[in-house]
Amino acid sequence: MKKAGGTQETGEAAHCETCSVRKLALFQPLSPKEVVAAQTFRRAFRELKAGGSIFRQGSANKEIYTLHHGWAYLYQNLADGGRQILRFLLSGDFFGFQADVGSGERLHSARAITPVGLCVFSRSDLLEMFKEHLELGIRLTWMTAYEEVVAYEHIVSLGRRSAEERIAYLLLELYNRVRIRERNPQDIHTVEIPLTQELIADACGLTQVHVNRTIKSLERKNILTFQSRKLHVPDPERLAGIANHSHDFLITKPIL
Amino acid sequence: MKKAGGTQETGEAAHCETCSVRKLALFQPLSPKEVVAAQTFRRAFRELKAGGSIFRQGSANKEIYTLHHGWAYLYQNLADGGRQILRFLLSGDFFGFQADVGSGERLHSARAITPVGLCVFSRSDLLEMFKEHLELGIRLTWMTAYEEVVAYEHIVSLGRRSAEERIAYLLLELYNRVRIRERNPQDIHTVEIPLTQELIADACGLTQVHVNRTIKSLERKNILTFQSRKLHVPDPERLAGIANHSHDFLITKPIL
DNA sequence: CGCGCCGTTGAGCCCGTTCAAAAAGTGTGG
DNA sequence: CCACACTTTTTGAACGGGCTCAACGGCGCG
Repeated sequence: MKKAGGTQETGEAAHCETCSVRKLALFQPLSPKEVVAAQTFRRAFRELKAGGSIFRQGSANKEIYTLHHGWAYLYQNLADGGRQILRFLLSGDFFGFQADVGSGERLHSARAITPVGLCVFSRSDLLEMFKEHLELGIRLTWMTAYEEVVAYEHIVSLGRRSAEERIAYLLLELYNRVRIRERNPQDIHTVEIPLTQELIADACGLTQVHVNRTIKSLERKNILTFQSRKLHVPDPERLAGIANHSHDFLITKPIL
Repeated sequence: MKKAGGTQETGEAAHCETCSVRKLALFQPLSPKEVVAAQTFRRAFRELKAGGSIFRQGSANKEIYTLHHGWAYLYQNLADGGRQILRFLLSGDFFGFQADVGSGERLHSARAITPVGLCVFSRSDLLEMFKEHLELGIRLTWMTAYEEVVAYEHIVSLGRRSAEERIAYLLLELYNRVRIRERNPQDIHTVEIPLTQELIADACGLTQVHVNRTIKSLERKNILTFQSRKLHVPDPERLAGIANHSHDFLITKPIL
């Protein structure tokens, strides 16, 4: 029986010391000693096909992850069948660390958009990690607080921004997040974003149809083009101008 | 010159050991030794009048807080003058811990709804706190992760729930959060919620006018009444039934 | 070449907004 | 205790942003 989206466990993957995404991730400002420690806490390296499920709402809250490569997203399903995307995950992103809310179950699901590679850690190792490597614990806290700030930005978008503003904001955020991951970009103004209009809709709280109309409208105004997974932004400042933002966080200076 | 909403610093307030809200808060599962440690980290106890500003977007990100008594809220202003409430704060709630996003500035503001009392801690003490009292550090991490889960729930509301569902969800959440704070309630079905319809609107991403119409409609269906700051819910399960939720977190088993 | 997913476009509707005004609280000072 | 000011709630009427339903087109892939 073939598992949908296929999971593959391997022990093979670059060591943390030489990992190209490490400087983005949980283990960024660490000393060599702590990086080695991180390595020992890593329980597996797992690869999934595009569309594969990483974890599901209701499953046991036992693993935490760093996305080594590829794109994924965190989401939640509703009683009426709707879906809300909570966060897009890019290489180096840390995710799956959820407070224990009593049931020991996950409240959200995660799914791969492209093929992905995951560094898997065990939740039960956290206490030991805290005890033996304080810097790792502090870093974990910092990452979680950072995610909260990003979530608050998402709340602002959904609560108070128009469809055009939401989409402008999201695309600009993704544009910047992809850009800081590129070592030597050829074209500063173009980034690859492997999202369908439906995924954008589920993140922005809109319908796919209306996302299409809004993007088309932005294209007509020469603010951006988004075709065959390539986002082109001739003038990022102009895009920022229509995003109705109140500070520059995520828009001009994303950290992750 | 009188400061709007007046701030008052006092050293007077119950010691942490005897604090009635401690079991809700950052310091909940701690040993007596750690509670004493927490006490030593507390830099001030501050009281504000209703409507007073606790901190503002753009100010220095140097203090963190536990709300000792009263109601407050975290919010963000937008370029176009709009306002989005991110979180309502009740007694025992921990807030103001924000990741450093480079500028060292706060991205959000906080304001008192009723008169409030705040336990003030210094951000710069955190490192020492982590080092010397591991349990406090772990607890801080847990609280932050918990806040993230709550924020995700808010995202789901704003992105995918109708006005009626959002309001039902918010009122039910607040109903439960107030209830677990009451030691011996007289009337299980009635709680005091000092929010105006405008505050509810700014949290739910709606207009005050539409919040009014929606609440009136819920009252006509005998699902709840909300008059002169008293929320009455004859049948919480029935209210939950219209909230379009996908799990019971916050709706039937809030932790804070 | 055919199938399936994704993007595009149109027409009509509805939920929530906007603008406006009045009614009902709430607090304050005399 | 009343008068006055201000805040909050309530209600009406009209508008519009985004949704729904539906159909078609295009591109990738087997």
